[in-house]
Amino acid sequence: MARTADRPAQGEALSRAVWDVLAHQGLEKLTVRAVAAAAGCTTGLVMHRFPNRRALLLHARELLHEKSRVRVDALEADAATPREALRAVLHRGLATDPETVTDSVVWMGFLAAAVSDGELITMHRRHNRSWRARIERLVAASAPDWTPAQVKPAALGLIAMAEGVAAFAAADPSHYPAADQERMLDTALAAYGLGVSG
Amino acid sequence: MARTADRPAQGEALSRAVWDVLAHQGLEKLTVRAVAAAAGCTTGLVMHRFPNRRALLLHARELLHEKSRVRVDALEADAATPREALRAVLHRGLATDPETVTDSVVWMGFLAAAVSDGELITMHRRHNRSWRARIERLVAASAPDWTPAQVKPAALGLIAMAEGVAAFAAADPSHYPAADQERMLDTALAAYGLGVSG
DNA sequence: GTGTTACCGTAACGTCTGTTACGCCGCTCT
DNA sequence: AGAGCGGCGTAACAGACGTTACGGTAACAC
Repeated sequence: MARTADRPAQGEALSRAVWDVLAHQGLEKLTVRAVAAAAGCTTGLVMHRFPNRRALLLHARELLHEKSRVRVDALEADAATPREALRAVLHRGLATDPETVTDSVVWMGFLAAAVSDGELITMHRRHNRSWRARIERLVAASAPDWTPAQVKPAALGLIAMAEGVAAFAAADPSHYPAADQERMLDTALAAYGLGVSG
Repeated sequence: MARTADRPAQGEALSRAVWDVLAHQGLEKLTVRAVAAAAGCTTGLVMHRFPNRRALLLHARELLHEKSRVRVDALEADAATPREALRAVLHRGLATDPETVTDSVVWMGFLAAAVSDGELITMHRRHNRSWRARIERLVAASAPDWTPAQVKPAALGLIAMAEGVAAFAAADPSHYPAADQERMLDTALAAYGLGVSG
C-alpha cells in the first residue's frame, strides 16, 4: 500500500482485506496481522487507521452492507416490472458465481462473529430487516391484490430460500451449480404465482 | 465433572460444552479453556480425552450430526403419511424455540469454522448431501407422479428455506417468531402442492 | 489396610494475539 | 534548500492461546 493520506480509500482497501481474509482463511484467522498482510501493509497502518480490531471489523461490515444496498438499488431501478425487479434482487442473493460465493462466505463469517459482539448483531438486524421490508414491498407490488397476510409468508419464504441456498452453495459449490439455484428460484416464484411470465 | 473413566460420556459432556460455548460466546471465544470451564473441569481433562483442539471440535461436530439424524429419523418414522413426514422433518430444521435457535447458532459456528478446516467442511458436505437426499426422497413420496425434474427444485427450495429462516431467527429471534416461520413453511408447501391437506 | 494403577488437576512452555511506543523518511511550505 | 510535520514501518509489551510434563490422589484388588 502506497504512502498516502487518502483515508477513505485506505479504509476501503483495509475492509477489502478483511473480506479477503474472512473468505479464504475464515473467522478464526481474521487477525490484525493477517489483514495487514492481505492489504500489503503492516499492522502499523491498520492500527493507525482504526482505534482497534473491533472498529476495523465494524467498518468492513458497514461498508459491505452499503455496497450491497447500492447494487440492489440499481438492480431494482433497472427492472421493467415489479416481478422482474423481485427476481433480479433475489437472484443477487444467490451464490451463483465466484463473486457471490465469496460474498456468502464473508456474510457467514460476520454472522458468526456477531454472536459475541452486540454491535455487529445490531448491524446485522438492521440490514436484514430492511432487506425483508424490500422484498415484502416488491412482492406486494408484484401481486397488488394480495393482502399482507398473503404477502408476508411468501416474502419470508423467498428471502429465506435465497439465504439458505447461498449458504449451501458457499459450503459446497460443486453440488449447487448456478443452474440449480436459478431453477429453484423460478420454480418457487412460479409456485407462489409470482413468476415473471405469470 | 466427577472423576470417572466413562470415556464416551465424557466425550459427550465435552461436546455439549463445545456447543454451549459456540452458542453463547461464539467461535472466536471457542478456546480449550472456555470449553473446560463450561464442562466444569480443567484443560487437563480435555487434552487427556482428545489429542488436540481440532479433534475436540470434530468430535463435537460429528456427535451433533448423529444426534440430529436420530431425531429426524424418529420424526419420519412417527409420521402417518409422506407429507406429514416432510412437514415434520422440515419443521425440525426451523428455529422456533430456544433449543432449535441454539442449534442454529451452533450450526453456523461450525460452518464458519469449516472455512479453514478441510475435515470440517467435508463433514458438513456429507451431512448436507444426505439431508438433501432425504428431503428429495420425501418430496418424491409426497408427489408420486412428479418427475425428478420437478422434485429436485422443489426439494432444494424447501431445504434452503428452512436453513435460511433458521439463520434469520437465530440472529434476530424477536422478529422471526415461531408462528411466522410455520406459516411460511405451510404456505410454501401449499404453493408447491405438497400441503398436508392437499 | 496396603500397594498399584491411571485419571486428571496444576503449572509451565513457546507461540501468537491485540495494542502501544518510538523513530525514520518523504512530503510540504517558505 | 532546509525545517517541520505527520504517515506508517519497526519493535516491543502483556496477556491469552494450544500443548506438554509432572505429580497428587481417588479407586480398585487383595
